[in-house]
Amino acid sequence: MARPIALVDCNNFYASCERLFQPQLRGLPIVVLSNNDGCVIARSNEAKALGIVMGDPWHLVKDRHAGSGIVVRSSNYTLYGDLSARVMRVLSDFSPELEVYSIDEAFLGLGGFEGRLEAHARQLRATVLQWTGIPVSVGIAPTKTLAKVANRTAKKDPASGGVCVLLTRAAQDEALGRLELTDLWGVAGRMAERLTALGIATPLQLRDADPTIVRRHTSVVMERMIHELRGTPCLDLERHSPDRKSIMATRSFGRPVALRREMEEAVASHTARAAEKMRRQGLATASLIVFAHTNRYRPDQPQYGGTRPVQLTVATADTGRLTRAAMFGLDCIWRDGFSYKKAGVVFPTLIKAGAVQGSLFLHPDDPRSKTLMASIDALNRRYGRGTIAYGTATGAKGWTLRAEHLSARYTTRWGDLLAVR
DNA sequence: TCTGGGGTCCTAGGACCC
DNA sequence: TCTGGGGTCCTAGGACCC
Repeated sequence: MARPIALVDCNNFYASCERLFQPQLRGLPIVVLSNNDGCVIARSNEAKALGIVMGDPWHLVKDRHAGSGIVVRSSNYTLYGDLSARVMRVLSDFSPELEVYSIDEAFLGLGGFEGRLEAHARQLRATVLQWTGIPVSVGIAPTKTLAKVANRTAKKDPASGGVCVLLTRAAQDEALGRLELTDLWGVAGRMAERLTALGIATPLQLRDADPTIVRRHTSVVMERMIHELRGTPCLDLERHSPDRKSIMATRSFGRPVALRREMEEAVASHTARAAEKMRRQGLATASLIVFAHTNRYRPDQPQYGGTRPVQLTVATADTGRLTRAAMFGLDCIWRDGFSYKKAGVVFPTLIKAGAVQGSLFLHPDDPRSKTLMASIDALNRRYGRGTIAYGTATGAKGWTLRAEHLSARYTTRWGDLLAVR
């Protein structure tokens, strides 16, 4: 059996944070609003009981629930981020394997705790509450997807005391039997419709469906989901959060904008914010994208959406330098033009200085392959992971070596660029 | 009048390269 | 010797998550 995984989720996180420093809010319905106070993005249990839904426009909720004593807060992400970090620090005491999944959720690997999982989880829960004031729920299962199910059960079932363990098939059957497709992590309306059209209408039916057929009609994501529901892990814990692949700064205007000048100012200020975030994360980029669209809630009015990618030439030049420097570390010579790949034929020739990309084919049995792979590993250690990527091409008889250049969609570390200047 | 913001992954198709 | 076909990249769209 796979090692147990716990999903720890903070209950009504933003609302709990607001309540933390104002205990007089206990027992009252609280809602937290998005930027511009546009939408409801968090609710206390009391607010949920009033029927207020996630994403509800506040101006409608306000009218509908006038006089019901709802407490309203604008969101305060600095506060939430700080409290989140405290919760995660406490969690790290309960397992060496911690994946911070979102601001209010974390997966924990619990290998080695078999036999005392429930006690461990209850202690975790009590400790987080005592040290941070934030209530959490804990779901434990052999896979992430089932841990999500367990967590949901822990939240919904008052008798659980906030902890649910789903290690046996019987327990999993019972929990899954109470859910709908869209309760599963990774299934929303569209996918549920497609599955239903295939004759799969419940989580249990999905688990017991033929993965190959489901994949053919949907995608590899659902195939993985089936295995996860059966207790075979397809999604690993990611203990080190990888670099961001994109960074955004977007805002609704809250009212129609008609002046070009006003739009320009907004673009400039959003760009500056995105760049700040990027630098804070130690990243750089080769391109940026500006987009804008009209109010999609007014289909009666003419609609427009525009996107403009911008290539940054400075970063591109640095890319060339990075590639060149990396290439110089390889003991290879460029051979221009085209070569056939034939079984057993070795093309040990590669690289034109300054070229952004090239290919190399080596027969797997050729001892030079090993040397080459070792030198690539060394380069990647020196210049950063991903500087050069390689792998076995599908159906090919040799290795394919690809010099990683910065594609428009990816960012890279400043340090990598600086290292080769 | 007022309807969030920030992300990820997958697929398909076409252009392009050698 | 070798001009078909393996492979990559880009774009757009779709779907999902918190």
